[in-house]
Amino acid sequence: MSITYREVKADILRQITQGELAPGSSMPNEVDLAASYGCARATVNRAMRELADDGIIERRRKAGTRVRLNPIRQVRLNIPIVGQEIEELGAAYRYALVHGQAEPAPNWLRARMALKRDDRVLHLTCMHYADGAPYQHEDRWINLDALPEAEQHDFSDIGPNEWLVSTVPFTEAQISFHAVQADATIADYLDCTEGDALFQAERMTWLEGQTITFVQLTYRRGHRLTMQY
Amino acid sequence: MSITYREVKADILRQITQGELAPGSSMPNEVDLAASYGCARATVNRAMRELADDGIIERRRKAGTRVRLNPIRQVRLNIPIVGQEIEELGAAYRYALVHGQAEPAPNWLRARMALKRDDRVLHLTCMHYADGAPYQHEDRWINLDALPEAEQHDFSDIGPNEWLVSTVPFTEAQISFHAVQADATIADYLDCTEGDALFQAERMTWLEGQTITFVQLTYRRGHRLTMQY
DNA sequence: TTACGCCTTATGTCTATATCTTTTGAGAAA
DNA sequence: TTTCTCAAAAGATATAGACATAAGGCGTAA
Repeated sequence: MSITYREVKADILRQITQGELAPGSSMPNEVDLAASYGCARATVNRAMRELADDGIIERRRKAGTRVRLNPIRQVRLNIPIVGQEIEELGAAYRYALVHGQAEPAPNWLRARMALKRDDRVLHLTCMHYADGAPYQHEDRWINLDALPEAEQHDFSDIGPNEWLVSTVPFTEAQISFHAVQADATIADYLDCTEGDALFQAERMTWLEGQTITFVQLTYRRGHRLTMQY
Repeated sequence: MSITYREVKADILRQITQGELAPGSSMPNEVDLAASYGCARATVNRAMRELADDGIIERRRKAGTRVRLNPIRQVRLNIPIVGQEIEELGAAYRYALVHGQAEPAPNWLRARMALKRDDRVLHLTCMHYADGAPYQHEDRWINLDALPEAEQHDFSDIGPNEWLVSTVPFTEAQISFHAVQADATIADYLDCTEGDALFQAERMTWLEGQTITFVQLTYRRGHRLTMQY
């Protein structure tokens, strides 16, 4: 077999990391590289395309390909379902519905979810436990105008997140991470002290332009979101 | 021109999101799809490969391709240099070196960075300002065994991060995000109240197995890390 | 019944060639 | 000098055909 695109990619990457190809310098074109590797241009193309995708090199038609001055550092973050997250830690997962009620959307939420004047929402409060200890507190609002069937659904056994991903699997979302101080309620749920710094994720989800759900996920004290790159 | 791989990809994605292809169901093979789209197999292959990469479908040789039961939700997070991050906010960036000193590595750091018994580190404390207001506090340790030239370098004008990405551009790293309570020192630097919940990133960087640097980046009160997917 | 091994099949990848698209840079025009 | 236009260059993508590889499944042997 001839040389593979992986080998080409690895070789180019080696040249870059070992300094044979300096950051900012431009590279030979695909035709020449294909000739020097003794392979087809498509093979070189795939290698280069992936390197560009990885943020290592920059490609522009006619201008050619050059090694990025500052390689883009990027990580892929998998957004897990909390149950899977806990089970991957090797802990037993338990879910509890604390509170669930359909209600008119409060003003702050109406603005945030871009709801109409008299839209109703289903407000759910849930807890997720790892080996019996509080792991995550979930405060969720579901737009009943977009998902009226949510009102009939019983969330005592399966969490709203799991129900949502199976009901409306292909949505757009925005997620944001930040730090909050535990108030008395949260401190009680998460078994920590009022004022403790907690890691919180907020997620807003849309389907075809319509807001489906907004959720605040507050993690137990000391939680870390870790990634390799 | 014939149909593009983007069109094929878009069409398959449409079929999935609109429920024509149910989650968990298996799809026709590449040859059949190519025939039905009236294009080459390579075109279908690229569309399917990207969908698999996006976590929408699952592919296995011989077994074929099926729509994932639970599509993997993933985001790409670009790790920015703080200066760029601030300038992208449209604010003026200012950097200040607070403190810099070479010293023997303290025990906790030795363990964390996997340093040898008598390795020395350069401990740098810096501040990053956006439009004059504190934005980020940086507490950094550089392994002088791995990067002795750091000791001679003057960090009063350019931050250690910028120096590092230009000196050792291609490294491996682990990054983790969490929440911390501001202690008196940090509160003073970041102009907030002691006990405030702050968003903190920790990053450890390696080059060929050797630990290069460890950094704690503490953001001003209210900082959010936001992503779309 | 169970375990091993081969055959078939679907995806993975390479080749060679062709056309399309974007963008640069040169030359013409103002 | 500046602006506009256009051709060439390089990457982006399509095609047809071939072979490689992994793995499901069936048949055979223990």
